[in-house]
Amino acid sequence: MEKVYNSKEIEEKWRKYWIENKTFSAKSDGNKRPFTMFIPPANITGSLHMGHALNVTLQDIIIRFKKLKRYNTLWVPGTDHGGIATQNVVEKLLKKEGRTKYDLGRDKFLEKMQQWKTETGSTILDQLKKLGCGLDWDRLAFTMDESRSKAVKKAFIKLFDKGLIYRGKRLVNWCSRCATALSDIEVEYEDEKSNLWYIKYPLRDCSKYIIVATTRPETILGDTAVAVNPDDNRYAKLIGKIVKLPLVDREIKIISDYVVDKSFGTGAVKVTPAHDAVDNEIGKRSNLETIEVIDIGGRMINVPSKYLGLSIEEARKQIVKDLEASGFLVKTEDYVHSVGKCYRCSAKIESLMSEQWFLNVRKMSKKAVEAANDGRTSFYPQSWKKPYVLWLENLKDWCLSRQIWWGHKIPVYYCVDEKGKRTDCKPVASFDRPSVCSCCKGRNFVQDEDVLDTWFSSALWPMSIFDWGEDENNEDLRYFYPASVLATGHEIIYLWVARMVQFGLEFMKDVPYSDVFIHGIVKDKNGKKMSKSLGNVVNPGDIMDKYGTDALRFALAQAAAPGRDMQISEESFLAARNFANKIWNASRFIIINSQDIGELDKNIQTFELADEWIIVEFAATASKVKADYESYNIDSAAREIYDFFWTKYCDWYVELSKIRIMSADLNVKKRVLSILVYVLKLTLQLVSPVMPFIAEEIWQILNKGEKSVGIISESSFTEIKDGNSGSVEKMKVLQDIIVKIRILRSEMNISPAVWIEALFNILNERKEKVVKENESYIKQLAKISSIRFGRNITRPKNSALVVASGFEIFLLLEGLIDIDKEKARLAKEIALAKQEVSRTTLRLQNEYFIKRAGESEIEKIKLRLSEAKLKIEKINESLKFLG
RNA sequence: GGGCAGUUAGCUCAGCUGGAAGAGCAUUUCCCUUACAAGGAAGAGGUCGCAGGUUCAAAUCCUGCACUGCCCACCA
Repeated sequence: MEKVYNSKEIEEKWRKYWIENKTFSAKSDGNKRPFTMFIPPANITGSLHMGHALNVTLQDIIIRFKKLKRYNTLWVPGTDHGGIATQNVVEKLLKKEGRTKYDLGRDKFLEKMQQWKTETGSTILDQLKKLGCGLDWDRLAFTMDESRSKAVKKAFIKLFDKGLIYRGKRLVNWCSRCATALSDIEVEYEDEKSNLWYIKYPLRDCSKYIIVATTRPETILGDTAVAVNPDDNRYAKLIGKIVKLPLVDREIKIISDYVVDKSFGTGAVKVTPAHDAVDNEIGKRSNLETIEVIDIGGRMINVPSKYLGLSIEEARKQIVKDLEASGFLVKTEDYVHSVGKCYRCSAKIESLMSEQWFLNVRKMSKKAVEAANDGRTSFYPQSWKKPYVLWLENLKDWCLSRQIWWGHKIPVYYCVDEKGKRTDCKPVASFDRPSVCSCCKGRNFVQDEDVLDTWFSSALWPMSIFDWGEDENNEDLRYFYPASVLATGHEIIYLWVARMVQFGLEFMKDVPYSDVFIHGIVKDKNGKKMSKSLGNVVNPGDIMDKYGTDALRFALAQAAAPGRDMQISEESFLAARNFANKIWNASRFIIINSQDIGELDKNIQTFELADEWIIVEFAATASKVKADYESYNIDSAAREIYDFFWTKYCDWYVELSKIRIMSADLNVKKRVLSILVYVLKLTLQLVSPVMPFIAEEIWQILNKGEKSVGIISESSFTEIKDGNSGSVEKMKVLQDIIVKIRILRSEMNISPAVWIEALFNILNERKEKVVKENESYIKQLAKISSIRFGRNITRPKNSALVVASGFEIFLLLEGLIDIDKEKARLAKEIALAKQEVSRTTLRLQNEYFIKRAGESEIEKIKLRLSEAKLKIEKINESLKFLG
C-alpha cells in the first residue's frame, strides 16, 4: 500500500466495478421494502456545478445508507430537456454563426437541438458517474424521450378533458427576448432605479385636475380609469367623475378600489388593465375596458401615429417630453422599485394580454395543502412547510404554453377548412392527429404551435420515470411509487416540488414522496452565490481531480446542515482529503501488521479495557450516526464519524494497540488486530455512504475481495455488544493522567525521546485498580519508563508534580528540571484549583441549588470540590518542599 | 409590508431537551517516534450581536431591538 492515498486510480476501479456489477440496479420485489428516490433531472445544457454535486452527494449518501439497511433501493437518473434554457443556449451558438432560429425554420432548428443534445447531453451523466452516484443506469430517463412524452400527452389530455386546461386571453408575463409567455414563478424581481412621474389628469367639466403618480408613463395611452381608495376623503367627491387622458384627450372615469394605498404617491393611480397585474384586477372588478398599447415585440400599438411603433423606452422618453411640454407633468422623483426579469435571460418582463393555455390549479393546490397539513408530505427542515403551504394557497392558474420550439408540442388539434382556416369547432386534445372532427366531420386538423412549460414534464417525473405514460398500472409504478424522499435545494420548491405533489395527487391519488429534504445552496467563501458572471465558480470536477471524490463528498456532506446555505472554500476540501488520508494510513498500519498473523480471531473472549472502550465508543457513535442519516442530518453524521475515527480510534485506540502489536506473544498481537480490524470494518461501513471509494477499497483489501462494502448485511452493523463495565469512565482516568503528564512534559520542554521514571502516590482507592491494571497505557503514551506505586511517598528531589485522577504523581527529572519553572507552574495550577474550590463551594452553599438540582448533579459538584481541595493540599506540600 | 433563517475563537461552523465554552483551517512551541509531516504532542485565542425577562443556574428558554441573508407580496 502506498504511503499516501491515491484517489484517482482507486476511484476509477470502483466506479467501473459498481456500474459493471450493476450494484445499484433494482427490480420490484414484493418481499423487500422499497426505498425510492429520483434525481432532479439535470438540464442537458449543464455541466455539473457545486450545487448539483451537493444535491446528488446527499442523495447518494441516503441511498447507500438505506442499502446498508437492506432496503430494496432504487435511485433513478435522468435529464431534462430544459425548455427555454436549452433553446437559448443553442440560439446563442447560432448567433455566433450569424444566424437565427428563423433562418433555419422550426424543423431544421429542432434537428439542430437534437444533434446538440446527443453531443453534450451526456456530460452531466458522466460527471454523476464520476461522483460515484449509486444510480440505476438501466432506468435512465429523459423528459423528452418516448415514454416521458407519452406521459406528458396523457396528463395534458386528462386535464383538458376534465376542463381544467383552458385557453384564454389573459394578462401574462412576456419575455420579449425569449419571445414567449412565462408563468408567474419564472419571473424574478430586481430592484431598479427609476423615476416616479406625477401627472395631471384634468377633469372634463371644470378646470380642476387629479394628479396620479406612475413609473410607467408610456402606458398612459392604455389607461382606462383613474382609481382612488374608497375611504380617501380627499377624492370622495371625485369618484364617478370623468377625466381627460393627457395627450390623447380620451375620457376615462375616476373609480374607487380598495387596493389603492392612500399614502402612496398622491393616492390616485392610473389604471392600465392591459399592462399591469394589479390594474388588471381592478379592471375586472370595475368592468374596465382593456386597451393594449404594447405588443409582444415591445412596440407601441393602438396609439397615435406619433408614438406608433416606438419601443417602450423611446415611447417613455417621448411621452414624458410631451407631457412636460403641455404642462401635464407636475414633477419627477427618483424612485427605486422592483422590476420583473426573465429567469432565463434576465430581460425585462412585460405584462401584456396574450392568448395562452392555462391550467386551473385550484383543486389540485388545495389537495396539496391538505397533504402537507396532514403529514403525507413532510419537510426537512420543517420550516419550509409554511412558505410552501402559503404559496399553494395563493396559487394562480398556471400559464402552460410557451412560444418556443424546443419542448413538448401541445397535443391540441384545431379543426381547419380546406384553406387551412380554423373552423368554429371545438379544439380537441389527443395523442395523435384526429382523423375526423366529431363536430363538423371535417378531416383537416392543425396542431397547436406552442410547446408546454418545461416544468410540466418535470412535474410528472415521479410517475413518468416508471412509464406511467405507457401503462398506468404497471408493476414498477405500483412497487416504487411513491418515492421515499425528494432531496432538493429550496430554489425549486415552487417550480418543481409543489407541482409534483399536485400532479401526483391528481393522477396517482397519492403524494409522489413522503419526505422533502431541503438542503442549502453552496456559496463561495465570501458568502456569494456561485455564478459564471461573478467568476467565483468552483468546479467539482477540479476538486475531484485535486483532492479526490471522497474528499469532495465529505466536505459537502459535512457542510450540509438541512435548509441552510453553506460557504465552502478550498480549505474544507483539503481538510476532507486529509481525513481520507488518515483513514488510509490507519488502515494501512493495520493491514501491514496483519500480514503475518494468519486468520483473525472471530470469537475473542478476553477484552482489555481499551478494547471494551473502543467498542462502546463505536456503538455510541454508530447509533448517533444512524439516527443522523435517518433524519437527513448528514452534516452531523459526517462530523460524528470524523471525530470518532480520528480522535478516538486513531489517537487513542490505535496508539494503545501498539503495545500489543509489538508483543512477542503472537496470540496477543492477533487478538488486538482482530479488534482493530473489527472496528475498522464497522467504521468503514458507517462512512461508506459518504466516502464510498476509500471505504470500498479498504473493505475489499480487508475482506480479500469479498463483496462490496455497500451490500453486506445489516446485522454486522449492529453486532457490537455494549461492553458496559464503565469502560468509558475508566478510560477517562487513564486519559486524564496521560494528558496531564504530556502537558507537563511539553511545558518543561522534555524531549519525547526521554523516558521518565514515575512515582504514583495513591490518594483514591477507587481508581487504584484501573491504573495498576493498565499502567502500560500510561507508560506507552506518556513515555514513562517505570511506575512505582505507594501510599506515603514523599516527594523526591528533582521531581515534578502532577495531581490527576486520584494520584499524586512525581516525575523524576534529574537534570531536566528547572526549579523556578516548576514553582511557577505549580503556582498556576494552584490558582486554577482555588478558583474551582470557590466556584463549587459557592454552588453548594446555595440553598436553592441544593433544593432544586438533581442528586447526581450535586454529587458531581462535590466530587469536583474535593478533588480541587486535594490538589491544593498536595501542591502546597510540594511548594513547601521546593522551598 | 409579511415570512423564514443567521449573528459563538482571525476564518468556516458545531454546541441550543438549561448545569465548568468546542472542532476544522489559520497561528505559536516541541517532535521526520517504523500508519500517516496530508502527521503527532502541547499552547495561545471567545464578557457566545445588543437590551430586558424567567431560573439557584442561560450561548442554550421567553420578549424586544439591531444587523446580515433568503423567500413571498397588488412597491401605482
